[in-house]
Amino acid sequence: MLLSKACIYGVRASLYMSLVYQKDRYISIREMSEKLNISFHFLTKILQQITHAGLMHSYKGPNGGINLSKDPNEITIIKIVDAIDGMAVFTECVIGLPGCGRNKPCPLHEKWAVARQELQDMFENTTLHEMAISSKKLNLRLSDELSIEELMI
Amino acid sequence: MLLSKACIYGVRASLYMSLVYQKDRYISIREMSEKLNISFHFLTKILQQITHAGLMHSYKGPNGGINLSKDPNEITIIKIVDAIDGMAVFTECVIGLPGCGRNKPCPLHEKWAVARQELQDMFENTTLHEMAISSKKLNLRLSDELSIEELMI
DNA sequence: TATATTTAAGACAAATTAGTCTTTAATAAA
DNA sequence: TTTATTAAAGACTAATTTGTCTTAAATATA
Repeated sequence: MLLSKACIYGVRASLYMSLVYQKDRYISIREMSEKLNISFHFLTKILQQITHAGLMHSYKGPNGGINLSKDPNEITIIKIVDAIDGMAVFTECVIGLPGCGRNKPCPLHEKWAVARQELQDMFENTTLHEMAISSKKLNLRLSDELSIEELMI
Repeated sequence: MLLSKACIYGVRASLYMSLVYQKDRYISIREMSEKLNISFHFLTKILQQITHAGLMHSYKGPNGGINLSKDPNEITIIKIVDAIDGMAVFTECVIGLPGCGRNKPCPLHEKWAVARQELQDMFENTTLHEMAISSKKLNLRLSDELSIEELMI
């Protein structure tokens, strides 16, 4: 698995947030957890990591919740990944050798360095806005059960 | 982490095996575990998975050990990965949605499908033989401490 | 045949990750 | 000011992965 479960849930939640994004509208974590079929408490903790990274902010009390702290076109998927799993997957040796790099490479380093850079580029060049647009256009899926259309009701 | 620790150790061990490969020579797991700095018992279990997959075979008793069951140029890294972690990483949805694919894709599917295919190609097109050759030529590293040259003594 | 050497197998323990539950704090609205 | 609603925080449990230990089985050699 490339991304941890926590990270996967974080990305799903971020995509959801971008779908329903309005500048001053807070989304209830409970509601989101139910729509995305993610445990409420687990999702809460994950979103805390994301808010601590400055990507979202939260508001307590009635009608409180979570909102993106910037416009979805300013947030790339890699920021979410970084907030939860960190950047290790894009920098580490594929066979886990400490210090593997141009200086003292492992046998797979040269090929892996290319592949992981492409992975990084992919996450870096994908904005939440872009994903929301194509999701709506193509009615893509964000949860096992609901289509995006159903999700946004 | 793309590959599990067990898988990482399995790949390191396979690369080691290809370095010292001779058709009828068994390599002691104990010796390999010491050279690669991997727990002997853990490595033993990992190698069992690899032998069960038919990629290596083992021999008990004095001068026993492990050997590749085919020539290193007939074994690709992906076979080792498959034997331990399975092929899920090359087939699964990056955000873990069951059934994600061309039919009912998640927002990241299109980009991810390309990236994961490139990953798969990389592992598929890399043979143990090829890695052994370049490792010897460039004195690459297979363990945190020892260079390939030191490893092969 | 007895002994030493080696892998196989499986029980067990430790560490990490995933997930749950309870209590606290902030805020809106009655 | 009281109550209801919401996120924050942290303790706790469960599951999975990683790693260790012990015993059994196979084999070579004396």
